Amino acid sequence: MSKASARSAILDATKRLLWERGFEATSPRDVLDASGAGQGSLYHHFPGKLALGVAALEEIAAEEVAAMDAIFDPALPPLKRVRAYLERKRDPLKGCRLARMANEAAIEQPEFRRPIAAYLERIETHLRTSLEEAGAGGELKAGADPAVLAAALLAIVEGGFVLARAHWDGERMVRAVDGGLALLDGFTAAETSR
Amino acid sequence: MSKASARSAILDATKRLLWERGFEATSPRDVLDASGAGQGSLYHHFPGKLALGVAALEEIAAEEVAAMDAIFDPALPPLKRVRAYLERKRDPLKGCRLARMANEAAIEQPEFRRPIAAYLERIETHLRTSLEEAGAGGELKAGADPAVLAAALLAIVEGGFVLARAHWDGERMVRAVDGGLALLDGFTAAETSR
DNA sequence: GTCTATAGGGGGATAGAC
DNA sequence: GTCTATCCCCCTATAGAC
Repeated sequence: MSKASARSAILDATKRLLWERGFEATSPRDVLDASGAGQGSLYHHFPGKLALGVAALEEIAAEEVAAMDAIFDPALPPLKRVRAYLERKRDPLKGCRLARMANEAAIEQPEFRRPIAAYLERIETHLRTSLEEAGAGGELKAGADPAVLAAALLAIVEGGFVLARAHWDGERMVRAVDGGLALLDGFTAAETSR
Repeated sequence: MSKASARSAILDATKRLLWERGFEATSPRDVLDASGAGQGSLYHHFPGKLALGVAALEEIAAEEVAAMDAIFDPALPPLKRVRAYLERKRDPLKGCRLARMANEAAIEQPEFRRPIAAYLERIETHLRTSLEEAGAGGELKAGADPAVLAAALLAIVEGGFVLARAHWDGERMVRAVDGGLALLDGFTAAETSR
């Protein structure tokens, strides 16, 4: 790993600090201290703090999108995929690696929010298409709108992180997600999965 | 209003800036510039930035709790109260005045999160008791758990703010809340409100 | 209770040697 | 491509006159 070089050390440190502290609270100095790189290396590879943050977010998004693609395994029955997403193991107090940044001032910069939005969009699409597939298979009740249910389930998870952090109690997220599972059950036609 | 004095000018400016930018992004200097007060006034009335933020959050929480208490008017049928909460007019891109702070480092301080948690708890309690009342009146389907549904509905609203800001598109929140309304309909026994 | 002046430290960024 | 040294500005807080 000697040729991992300063660039990747800087990116790795940034990815870690973004999750722990967010963007504004992470200074270039913090990144350098955490990575062991020198002052000039950062500004050689990135034009500034914003670009560094964007590059780190893009790597984080790539990792998390891959994890989501694995969870929404097309080999599984569609409603099992949705349940797998809701029941995924999470650390509520750490917040969502990407959506955690939604309230930073930098979110107004399109390049900053692009990887975050892409990640959320991917989940919502997986949820919607899974629900559509379930509906086509007669597993959903009539009147269930996959697009609207997908948006609500995603909001429950992201809102669950917020509630957990606001109360500093991971159980708050668990309860919200349980509500999401109940929501799913409520729209599931009698027979199927579970 | 001449005796409104520096203290309330400082608090008002802080309340405004907390909503616009959050806590870390708001400096004591910003507050002084926005309020017209002098440097010393801030530190005469508050021991430091954290205490100022807490005092401002307590006022914001008091205002928002009052607004919630008005929405959950006991004179209304219980399910109408829940719908009124979900359908409340909001500015999705501005975020929740209180829960917006959930990802700031200061949230780890108990006094900082107390007003935020109290506000969220109040909403959740209103939702739960309204749903319990609806259940007692036979308006909810069997198996609907008011506590879990309340947590999910609150998470949908708070998560909706996050989705809207991440996409910089208020429609994202509208869709999530529509899912909340569908969730409610799904657990409503055939005849009732709407 | 309010003000102006100021301090010490860290923020983001640049210069330029190696 | 990497490093050390340095810059200017703003951050939070204190001093002390009025």
